[in-house]
Amino acid sequence: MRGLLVERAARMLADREPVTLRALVEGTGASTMAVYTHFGGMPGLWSAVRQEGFTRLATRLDGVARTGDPVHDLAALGVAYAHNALDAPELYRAMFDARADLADAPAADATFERLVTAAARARDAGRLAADTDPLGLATRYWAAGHGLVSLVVQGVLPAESLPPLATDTAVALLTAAGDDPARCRESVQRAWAGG
Amino acid sequence: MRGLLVERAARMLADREPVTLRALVEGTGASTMAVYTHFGGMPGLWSAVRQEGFTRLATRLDGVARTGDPVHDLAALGVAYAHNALDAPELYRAMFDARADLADAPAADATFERLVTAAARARDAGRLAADTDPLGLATRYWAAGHGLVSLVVQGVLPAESLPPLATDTAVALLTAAGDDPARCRESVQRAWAGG
DNA sequence: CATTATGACATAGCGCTGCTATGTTATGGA
DNA sequence: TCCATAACATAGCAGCGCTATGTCATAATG
Repeated sequence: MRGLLVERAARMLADREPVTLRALVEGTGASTMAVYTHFGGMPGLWSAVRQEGFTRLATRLDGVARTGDPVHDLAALGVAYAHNALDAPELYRAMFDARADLADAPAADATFERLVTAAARARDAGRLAADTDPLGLATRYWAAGHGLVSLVVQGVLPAESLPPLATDTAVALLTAAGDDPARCRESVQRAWAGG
Repeated sequence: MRGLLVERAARMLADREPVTLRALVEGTGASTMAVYTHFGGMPGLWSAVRQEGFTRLATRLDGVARTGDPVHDLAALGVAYAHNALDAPELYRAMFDARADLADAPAADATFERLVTAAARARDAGRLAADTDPLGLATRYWAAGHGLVSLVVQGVLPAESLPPLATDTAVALLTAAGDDPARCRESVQRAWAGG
C-alpha cells in the first residue's frame, strides 16, 4: 500500500496533476485514512516521495560504470544526475522543496557520497592535485550542478544550454583542482556524448 | 495600499509566518477584497512580492562600487547577492519559487544584466581572455552561486561554509576564463573580506 | 446642479484542502 | 474463546483561495 501510494504520487507529479489527499487515493480503492495509517499525514507522504526520488537517483548513479578515466567518471555522474532531474522535473523539485524534512538528509547524503568517492579516486589516480579535498570539490561540483539543473528545471534556462554550461563549469572546477585543461575537457565532453 | 500589502507580506515572510489571504489583511483595516482589487488574487500578490525581492536585490547590486579591479567587482556582486539572499532567505525562496510567473523574468533579467556587463568589463580590461563570452561566463557564475546560496538558504549547507565554497568556485570559473590564479584569488578574497 | 458610472470596500458563502473523531472490520496472540 | 491491535471507511471540522453581492465615495457628464 505504501509503495502503491508513493508511486501514484510520483506519477501524478510527473503528469503535472496536483497531488492532493483525495485525488491521491481516488482510484486506488483506499480511503484518505490510508495516508494517515502509512505516512502519518501529507508531510509524511512527501517525505516518502523524496526518499523515492533519492532512491531513483541512487539507481541512476549506480548505473554509471567505473572506467579507467576517473575524471570522465566524475563528469558521467553529473550527466546522470542531470538526466535524472530532467526526466522527472517535478520529482526533482519535490526532492529539494523548501519545506523538505531533514529526515531525508541520509538519503541525499548517500547519493552525495558517490561524488566524494569519485573525486577521491580522481585525486588518488593523479589526475587532480594531491592536496585536493574530495569533500570540498564534490560540494562545489554538486552545488554548481544543482544550480544549473534547478534553473533549467524551472524554465529559466533552456534545456539545450545545459550541456555546454555544465561542461564549461565542470572543466573550470576540475582544472582548478589540478587536472590538465585539454585532457579534462575531453573527458567531460566524452561523458556528455555518452561515452 | 499595494505597497503596504507587499511590505506586510515580505515582513510575514521574514517572520516565518504563513502568508495567507486572511492573515495578510488582518490588522491593515482592509478586507480580503483588497488583494483582489490591487493584485487580482494571491498569485498576483506573490508576483508583486517577487518583484519587490528583485528590486531589493537590484538596490543591493547598485550599491556595489566600481573599482579599478574588475574581477574584484565581479566577486563583490556575488557577495552582495549572497548577503541579500541570506538576509531575507524566505524572500529569496519566493523569488525562485517553482510556481513563479514568467512575468517576473524582466526584473530578474535586469539584475542579471549587471553581472554580464561586469564580466564584459573584466574581459575588456584584459583580466579575462579576449574570446571570453560575457553572457556565458555570467550564466555559469550565477548558476553556481544560485546553487550554493539555495543550498545554504535551505539549510543543506551551513552558512559559514558559503564564503570558502563561493570563493573557490568563483576563482575556478574566472581562472578558467583566463584570469591569473593568484591575482584572481586575491581579488575574490578581498571582495568577501569587504574590501 | 442632478445623475450616473466607476472603482474600492465589506460581508457572506462556495468548493476545496489537510486533518481528526468515530465506528467498523479483520487478523493474531493469550 | 476473547481481546488487543491495526487498517479501514465515513462524516465532519477549520482553514484556504476565491466569488457573488451589496454599499459607498468619488468623479465625470448632460
